[in-house]
Amino acid sequence: MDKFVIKKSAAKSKRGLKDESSGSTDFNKLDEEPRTKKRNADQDTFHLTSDHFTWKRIQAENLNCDYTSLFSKNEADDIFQQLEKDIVYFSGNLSQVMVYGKWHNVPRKQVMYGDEGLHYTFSGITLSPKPWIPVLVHIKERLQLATGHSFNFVLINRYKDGNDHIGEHRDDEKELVPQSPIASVSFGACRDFIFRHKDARCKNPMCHIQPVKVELAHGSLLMMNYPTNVYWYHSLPVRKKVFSPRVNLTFRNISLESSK
DNA sequence: GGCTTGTCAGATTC
DNA sequence: AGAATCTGACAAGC
Repeated sequence: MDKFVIKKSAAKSKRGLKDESSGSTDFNKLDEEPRTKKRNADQDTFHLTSDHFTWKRIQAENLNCDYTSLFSKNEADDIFQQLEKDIVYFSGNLSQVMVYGKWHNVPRKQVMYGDEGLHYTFSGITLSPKPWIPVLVHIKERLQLATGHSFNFVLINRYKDGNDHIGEHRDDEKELVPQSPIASVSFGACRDFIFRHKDARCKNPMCHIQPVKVELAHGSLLMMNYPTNVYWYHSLPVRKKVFSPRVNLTFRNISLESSK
């Protein structure tokens, strides 16, 4: 159970040195403030208020994100175990995607949960999300406490090790409520999360916009606020040195309009 | 029609 | 100098 934690800190210190010379902006270097308060997981939820959370703002040209530790290590450990036990991922047709005329198995596992009555389009078919289960409700409630936002839908991605990944994309589905924030909550292995500005793609000579790297730690929350997703792609690249799984939940708001 | 999402190949990094 | 990482090409379909 502690395996990924050890790997995480080892990888982090190594990367911290390497990043001194790399071109990308690494916001985690600014974020080595330890959580000093010793807290009991059971008492936590009771006495927590929104001002408990320490936020770090991540900003670049039209990129506007906020990062915080949403759960203590003990809480996150419990939640991760429950997610691994209770979440049932898509398989078969629903775990494939068509790209340039070819079918591929997606290099990760995914599934959607959400409010009853919602619909969304995925892989060309219209589906209803699975109904909420307790562990997801728990995360959702903590999110509401920390951010003041409520969400009606969550996309869950599971990366079994550093070979599982997701390519560059924007979360700009038509079904999303316009300008609503997306909350990305992570459990398990720490992975690099890379933002890249759309004008920094291809050999555009006027592209001096550096990619932005964030390490998404066990129990962390990354809020992606408008208009980040209009201008910035993001990806979770392969990391050969990661051998343990990561589960990521991106909470969103899907408009009922598109759900008729 | 502009944009996609995965893999692969070649370049680059360390 | 080999492995990991980065980056663009792909030219099909919505």
